[in-house]
Amino acid sequence: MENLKERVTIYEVAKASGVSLATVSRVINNQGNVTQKTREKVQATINRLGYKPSGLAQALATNKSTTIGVVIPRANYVYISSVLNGIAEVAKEKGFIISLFSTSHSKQDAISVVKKIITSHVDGAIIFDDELEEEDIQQITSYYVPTIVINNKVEGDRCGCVVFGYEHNLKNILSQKLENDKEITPVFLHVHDCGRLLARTEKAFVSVCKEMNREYAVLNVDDSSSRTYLDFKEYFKKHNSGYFVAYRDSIAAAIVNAATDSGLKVPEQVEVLSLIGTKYANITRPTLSSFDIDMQDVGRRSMHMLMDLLKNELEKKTYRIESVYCKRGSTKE
Amino acid sequence: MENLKERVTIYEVAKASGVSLATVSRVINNQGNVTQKTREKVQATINRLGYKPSGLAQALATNKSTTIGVVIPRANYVYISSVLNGIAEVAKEKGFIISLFSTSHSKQDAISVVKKIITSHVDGAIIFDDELEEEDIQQITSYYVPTIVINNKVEGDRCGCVVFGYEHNLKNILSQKLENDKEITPVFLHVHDCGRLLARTEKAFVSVCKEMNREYAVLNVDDSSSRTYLDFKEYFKKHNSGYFVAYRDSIAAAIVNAATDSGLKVPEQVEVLSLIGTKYANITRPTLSSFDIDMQDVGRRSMHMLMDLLKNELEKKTYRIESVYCKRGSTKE
DNA sequence: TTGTAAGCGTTATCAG
DNA sequence: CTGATAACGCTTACAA
Repeated sequence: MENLKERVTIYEVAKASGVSLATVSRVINNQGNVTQKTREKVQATINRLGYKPSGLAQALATNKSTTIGVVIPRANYVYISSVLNGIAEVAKEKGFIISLFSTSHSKQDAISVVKKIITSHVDGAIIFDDELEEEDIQQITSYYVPTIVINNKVEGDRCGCVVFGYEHNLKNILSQKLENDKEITPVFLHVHDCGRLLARTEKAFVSVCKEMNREYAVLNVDDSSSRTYLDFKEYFKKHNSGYFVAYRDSIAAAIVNAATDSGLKVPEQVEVLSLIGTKYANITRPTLSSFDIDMQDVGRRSMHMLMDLLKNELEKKTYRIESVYCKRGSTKE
Repeated sequence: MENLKERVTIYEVAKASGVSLATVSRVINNQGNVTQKTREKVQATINRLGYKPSGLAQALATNKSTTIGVVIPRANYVYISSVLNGIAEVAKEKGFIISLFSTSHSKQDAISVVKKIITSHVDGAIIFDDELEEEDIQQITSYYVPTIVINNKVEGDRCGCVVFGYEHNLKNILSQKLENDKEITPVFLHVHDCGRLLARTEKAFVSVCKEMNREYAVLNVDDSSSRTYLDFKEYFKKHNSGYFVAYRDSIAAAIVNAATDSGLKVPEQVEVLSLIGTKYANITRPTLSSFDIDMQDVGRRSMHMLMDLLKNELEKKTYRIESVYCKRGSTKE
């Protein structure tokens, strides 16, 4: 292969091998209606010239980009990258390229992402981002971009979703706990602006406490686990027990560590329950009791659903994934 | 905005507002030479029709896609997603879209990724993947795709790189350790097929031991930390001490936990040193001594370098980032 | 200031 | 089996 001056086009390949554009096109697309002989001849010049077709031009001509748009929140959480990983795995398998968009915490930004998704001409989209509301999704699908939404119940014509089941499990575990232990005042750790899942589980938490006529507390914590660790070191100077429900496991880990480092026993004095469990849950000591969902699998599943949607073969538009409660070392039961 | 039947094109906007394509084009590109009045008129129909320009067609016409290709390994490590995060942050800031490609551990696959990068017509690429050799990079740059390579020293015409400094630090710490402690036999934890960085640091490890005429061992471990944990639980049934150097911190964490859970004291009996340190390093107890590099910053920097490269303004083609040794709780000094 | 028309690199529909 | 030629949706000289 030579060192190229400019991008080689199909036209040059055609000229160099003495055939027409159409024939070259047939060769690169592995279509029939080409003699073995011409095919080889053309293939040879393709190799010689180092010709690579322009995906752009192909996409424009066929109206298919074999690209899907993926929207994720900017936050660098492990579970988010696990989802992305699962999507990437299947995308690769199916020959799709991923266009990655990330959103910060602003409506403004979410709108600009919607716009980008539409202009970018993707064949489909997977949206895992709490900033985007149903109307935004509808806008996307109205442009004929089939979309799978993760962690938000949205249904529509060219639209499916994957939703998580945390609330039910949390309610169960929590009410059981409150039943068994009449003394504790459970504490929910609230993180500002942290999306739907947190909001939903917080609501579930509160409703259980209210139904059972129990006192509870909601404590604001920082989204960074190192900050939360420091805050709880302070906290444990004044308190020597507690039952905490945290949103994700690295926050839970911070509390467990703060407790342990303050000389408190986990779970004897301090209990911590985490909602989203990842690798961290098994790495801390004690290990973290959590509600687990295989996030990589969520990504894989979403992509599979999108593939079906593209073929108009998606029957089950909503796929619900229940979390599994994993009792580990940070809670008594 | 109406619900659309088909994609609205610039042509329809032109017709609907009684102007020519060119004028609409000028409006959407915010160019001059358009009366305020026509501009408003056109903008109004754009809004009414819900017109969004096709990025594809724009890219084809201008030969600029405002998209950059990012290649990362398939593995779901925290430090990889941190790099990606950093890239995404700057990409967003600069208005670039990311096309994400991931490679598995095979040369075959790496080649197909190179091909995809070229056909996908990206404006530039960032490659953080050990499967791609210098020749592959050269192929990419020969197609006029400016490229930044992370963790591999590559220089060339349209090419820059970000390299990590781990070896020097490791050599220092290790030789100091061997100096102070004449008894220990350091063990390097080798993971099969784990890329350049591991290979380089392993080499550094071995060379220090050889230079100092000391015994050493290289132990194969599995890439999964849960598997490694189990293996080391077995290991510590027969051994009650050791000085281990692990590639990344979740492997190191597995060993620390296996030791602790086997009743051994860390760092008194078992010492563990991790090369790549991430959040895990602070979350385990004891914390993990490691060599840290802010991987998100690596991503940001790479993207900035790429931006400069696109403008042909990249002066320093190689940017070296030194790791910082962070002595934490898993080693004595 | 606005419009016309020729690209950009493909695919696809025809005839031949 | 092969070759013209018209799309695809946009940008951009060049004219008007």
